[in-house]
Amino acid sequence: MADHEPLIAKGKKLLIQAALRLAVHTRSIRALGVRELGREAGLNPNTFYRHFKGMDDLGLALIESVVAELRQPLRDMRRTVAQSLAPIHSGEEDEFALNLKRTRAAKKETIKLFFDFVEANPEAFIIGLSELNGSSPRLREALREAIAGFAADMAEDFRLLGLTPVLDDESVQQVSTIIIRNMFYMTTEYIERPERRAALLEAADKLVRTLLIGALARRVSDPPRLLQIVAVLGVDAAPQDAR
Amino acid sequence: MADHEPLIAKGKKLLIQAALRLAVHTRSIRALGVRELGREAGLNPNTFYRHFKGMDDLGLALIESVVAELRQPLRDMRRTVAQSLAPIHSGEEDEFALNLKRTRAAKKETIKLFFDFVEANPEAFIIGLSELNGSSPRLREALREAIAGFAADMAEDFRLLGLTPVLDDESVQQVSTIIIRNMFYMTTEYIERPERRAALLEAADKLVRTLLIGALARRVSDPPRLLQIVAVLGVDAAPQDAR
DNA sequence: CGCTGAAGTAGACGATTGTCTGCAAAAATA
DNA sequence: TATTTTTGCAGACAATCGTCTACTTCAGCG
Repeated sequence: MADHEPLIAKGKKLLIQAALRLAVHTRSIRALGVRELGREAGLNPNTFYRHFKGMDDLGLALIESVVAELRQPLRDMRRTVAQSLAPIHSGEEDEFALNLKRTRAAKKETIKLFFDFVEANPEAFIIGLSELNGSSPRLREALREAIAGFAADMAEDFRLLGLTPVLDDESVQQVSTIIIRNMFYMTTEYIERPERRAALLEAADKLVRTLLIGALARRVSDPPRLLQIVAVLGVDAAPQDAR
Repeated sequence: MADHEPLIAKGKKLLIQAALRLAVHTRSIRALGVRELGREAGLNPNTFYRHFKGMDDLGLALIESVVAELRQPLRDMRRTVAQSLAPIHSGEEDEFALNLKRTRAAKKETIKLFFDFVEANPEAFIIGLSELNGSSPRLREALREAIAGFAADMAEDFRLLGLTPVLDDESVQQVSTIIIRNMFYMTTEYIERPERRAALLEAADKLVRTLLIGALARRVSDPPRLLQIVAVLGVDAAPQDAR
C-alpha cells in the first residue's frame, strides 16, 4: 500500500511557496494567474492543474500549510514562557496573587515573542489577514477556524496560569478570542510601519491588561481582592530594570 | 463663475454605484474590469476614463462617498441617544454614578442602532473591510483614516457622557479605537450569518463593558467607587422589562 | 445662434487569461 | 525489469482585459 508519501509532491510545494510570495503583493490568492504562478515557481503553467482543481483549492492548501507551521511554534513559545515562570513561587503569598503575577509576567513576554514571530513570517500574516475578508467564502471560513484555534490555545494557557477558578471558562474563551483577533489585526501595521512597533507593543499590552482587569473585576466581589487585581495588572513598570 | 455643480457628473455616480454593487462579490475594487463596470452601469466601457485615472481613483471616490454618507447618520444617531438619556437625572446621586448609568444606557442602544445601520448598508461595510486589507495601499490608508475618524467621534461621545474626568483623554481614545475596530470586524459575520446576530450583539456589548470596567478601574483608587463601577457596568439586565 | 469643452460612443491594438487535449519523462509498483 | 500512475511540458482555443485614437452628442454660455 502507498504508505509514506515523502511529503507533498515537490511541484505542489513549489507552487504553494510561489503563491505565498506573489499573494503578498496582490493580497488575493484568487487573483493569482495560473501562468504567473507557474512562472514564479519555475514550472509549466499547466502543472498547476495536476495538483489543484482551482485557486481556492490552492488557497486551502496554503492556509493549511501555514497554520501547521505557525501553531506549533506558538505553542512551544508559550510553554517556554510558562516554564521560565514557574520558579517565581516565593514565600507566603496567597495563591491567587501568585497567579496574577505569573500572568502579568507571561503576558508581556508572550506579546513580544508573538510579534517577533510576525516579523519573521510577515507573508503568512499579510495574506491571512487579506484572505480573512477576501473573495473566497471557503478561504474566509478556513481562516476564521484557524484563528479560533489560536484563541482556543490561548484560553488553555490562561487556564494553566491559574486564572480559571475566578474566571469562568466562557469568559476566558471570550477574552482570548478578543485578544487573538486584535493581535492579528495589528500585525499589518506592525509589519508595514517599523517606526510604530514600540507603540503597537505597548498598545497590545495595554489592551490585554484592560481586558483582564475588566473580566476579572466582574467576577470578584470583595474589595481587597479587587484592589489587588488593579494593583498588579493596572500599571506595568517601564520596560527597564527591576528594582 | 461655475458655481453650483449639480453634484457629481451623472455618469460618475453611476459608475460608483455600479462598483459598489460589483465589488460586494469580488471583494476587491482593483479587480473590477473597466468593461464589466461599464456594462453594470449601462455605459460605454471607455466612459470610465472620462472620470477616473484608474481603479484606485474610483476606489478613493467610492470610499469618500460612502464615508460621507455614513459618518453623519452615525453622529446623529448617537446624538439622539444622548438626548433621550438626558432626563435620567433623578435625585441626589453623585454625578459620577449618574454618568456611569447614562453610559450604560447609551452603550446598549448605540450598539443596536449601529448594527441596524450595518444591516441597512451591508455593501459599504463588506467592501470597506475587504479593502482595509486589500491590494491598494492608497485605499488601505484611506480606510484606516476613515475608521480613525469614527473612533474619534466615539471618543468625543464618551467625553460628552462625562467619563472624561476619571478617564484621561488618551485612554478614552484607545478604548474607542478598540471598540470601533472590533465592531467593524464583526459586521461581516453580522451580515452573513443572521442566526448569529443576537450572539454578536451580546458579544459586542460584553466587549464594551469589559473594556470600560478595565479602563476605569485602573484610574480609580478608592474601593467603594470601584465596586460602584463593577456594579453598574458588570452585569447588564436581561433585555426584557425594567422593574 | 454659434462656439467650446465635457461626456459618452465606437472600434481596434496587443497582451494576458483559463482551460482543454495530447504527449514525454519520471517514479512507483509489481 | 516491465508496467502503471503520477508529474510535468507544449501548443492551441476563445474570451477578456487595459488602453489608445477618433468621432458623435450634449450642455452651457457669450
